Amino acid sequence: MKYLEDLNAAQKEAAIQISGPMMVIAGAGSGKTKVLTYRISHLIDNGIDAFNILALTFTNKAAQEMKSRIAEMIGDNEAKNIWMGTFHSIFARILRTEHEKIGYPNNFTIYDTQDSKGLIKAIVKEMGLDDKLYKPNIIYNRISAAKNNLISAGDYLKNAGAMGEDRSTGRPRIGEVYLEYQKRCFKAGAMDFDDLLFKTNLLLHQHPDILLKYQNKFNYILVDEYQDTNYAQYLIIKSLAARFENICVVGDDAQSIYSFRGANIQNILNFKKDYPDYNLYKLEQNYRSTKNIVNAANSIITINKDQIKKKVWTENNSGELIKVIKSFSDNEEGKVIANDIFNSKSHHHLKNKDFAILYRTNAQSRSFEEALRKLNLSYKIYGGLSFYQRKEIKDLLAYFRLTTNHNDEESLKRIINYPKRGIGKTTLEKATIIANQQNISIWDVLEKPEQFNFSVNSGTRSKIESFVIKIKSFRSKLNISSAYELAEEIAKSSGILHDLNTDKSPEGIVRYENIQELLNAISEFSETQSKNENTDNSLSDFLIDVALLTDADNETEEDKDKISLMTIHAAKGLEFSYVYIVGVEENLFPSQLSLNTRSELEEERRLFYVALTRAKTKATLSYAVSRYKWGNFVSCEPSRFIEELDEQYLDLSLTGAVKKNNLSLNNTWSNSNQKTPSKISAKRNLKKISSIESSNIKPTISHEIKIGVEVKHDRFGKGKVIDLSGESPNIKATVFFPSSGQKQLLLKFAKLQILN
DNA sequence: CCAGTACTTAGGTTG
DNA sequence: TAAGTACTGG
Repeated sequence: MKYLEDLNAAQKEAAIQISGPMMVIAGAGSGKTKVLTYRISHLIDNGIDAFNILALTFTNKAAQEMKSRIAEMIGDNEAKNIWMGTFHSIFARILRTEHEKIGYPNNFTIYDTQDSKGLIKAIVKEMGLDDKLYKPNIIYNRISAAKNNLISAGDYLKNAGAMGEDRSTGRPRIGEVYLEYQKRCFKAGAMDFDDLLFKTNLLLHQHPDILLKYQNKFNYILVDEYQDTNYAQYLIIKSLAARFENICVVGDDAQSIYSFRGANIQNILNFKKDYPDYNLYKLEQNYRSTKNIVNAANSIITINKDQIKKKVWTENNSGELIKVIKSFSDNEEGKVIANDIFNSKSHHHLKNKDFAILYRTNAQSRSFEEALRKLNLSYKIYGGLSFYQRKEIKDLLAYFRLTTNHNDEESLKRIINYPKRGIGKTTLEKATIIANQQNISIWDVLEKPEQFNFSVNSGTRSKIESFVIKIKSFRSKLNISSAYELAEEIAKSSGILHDLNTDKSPEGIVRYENIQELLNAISEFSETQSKNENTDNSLSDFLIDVALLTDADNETEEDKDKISLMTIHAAKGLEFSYVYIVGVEENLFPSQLSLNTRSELEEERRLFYVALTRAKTKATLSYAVSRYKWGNFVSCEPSRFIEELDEQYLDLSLTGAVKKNNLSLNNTWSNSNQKTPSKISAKRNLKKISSIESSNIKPTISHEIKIGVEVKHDRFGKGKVIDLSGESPNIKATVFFPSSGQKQLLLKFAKLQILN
């Protein structure tokens, strides 16, 4: 094949092996994606049906890029038949097809982290556990780790190790929470991210016929970023590949940075045990970076003990030394880096997109944003709070989700009283208790209150009824209307659009625009789907993968020439001409949390290696000697990683230090005209003196208030009573105030004055 | 039920 | 510091 001539000898060897197990250890920038794409094209050129190829990537974006490159080589029609995507999205697809086998509905909901933690929080409360000890975060991580190691809730309770750990941290009942959590997810027709892997394993192991079906389908399996797979993923791949053993894994142990998510570097080392007759290919020539960058990166990664031996080298120029910049504070760091970008840009006639600022934690982005904005440099922040996690988006999506899956508990809780419709906490709590007792969903209770002895006063009851009817009416249109038509109707008819439209603050306007943006995205989805005859176009089809999307998948044309700001984790697999690694300080990078064990510290070092090797032309390291942390100004020391780099590749002139080992001792910041940071303004403790103004308005006797009566409220002004519900003394009035809209008020509190 | 206020606590990376 | 939650008065 002609295109194979683009490859070097090692790349070519790997690309042309058609059958049998193989592993490619690919150093940073050595063209591993190229090998994967060429290999897939080569397979298809050699008569292998695209339908029989499964390619698993780490991000959706990587899958899309690879697909389009393959399409360029062998044509779109073939390329689109390959099953290519992230573990999560591919397995979600399989689980939706085989849903019956595991007792789930095919339109099951995927709970994101927020949903999961919300459910855990509710369970902890219901079980009467101390929420200071049983924090959702901690429990979520425990459950996640268990699932990634294929430990079910039942197994967990029997697992001496896990239970012992929980007992020693004072949380002996995590296992019970896990069990209840699984029950509730199942009842809600929901899976969390880890379930997508866990349940796939279950499916394949309990149903040999299904396993055989997918083994036969996926004759050829390719896995990218193999160093970041966890045990659950490993086992799925192994099972699927067991029949033909046409498996190709690609990875770099030096870039393994996801052990917190259960990634297991051992998977690479174990490959040869599982497939003794495998072929190993090493890609060691780097095409991306300058010699200085490659050599500096090599000099630091060799400090790690755990690694597969390889020597990454390059024929590229030496390039510039790695510049180290010292700043006085985090704010100054922002300014200095922004200025440096500004100067480099005009000097070398570069574009914004040639630059990236990489940091360890999302919280560091602020000072760079401010500084870049001042210089009018446009940037894009990746990660952080993604579009799909914003409150207003999650609210609307919750309506969509509840429409397709009435049992989705987290969605129900989110929207049952948003926009305000007078169904409060007490009502929901009652319904939850009944649902738990009778092992049904909250929706069931709301839908058939009399059947389940759910007694509420008539007012609340009619509100619940109209809510149920509304959701059902959405449901009835699910298969008639297009995704966009229904989405728009829901946005309007739920009252969300109206609610956001009344908020004219800047944030409120942004929220309104975000909703519009989501509707646009759905409209686009509707259009592309309807062009395609055999794909579906309903709202539930849109929802399928929404939970699995990230911001990187949302890139628009106008984002293409912006400076990238992101965490190093998010930068994995990317490259930029000019890379700034910022906040290179002890306790920040490496993170303080990683300093306890060698393996964690080594992972931080690999992270540093990943950061450095993103740079093509020039890398710059930056640290500040002081920065704000939780409102306190604390002093910082330069990271050990700077010390560990071979000095010959560094330019230390901007640190005021001649030698790197006195970086921190030198306390003059010559080119800094920064003032001492302003002291934290003393908190004003002016306590409001409560109003002693006596009211000369008599509290109204509640029976005088009737529907239709005009009333006056201290804060909301004039209004008209449009509904009354509840029994004395808890009578609740629905009042419409022209100035501030419809409100529900408890008569015993709201001192309504009757007018006329 | 609503809205404003006091208080607490966050440690980090993600599909 | 900042965000998110619990509390409280109307």
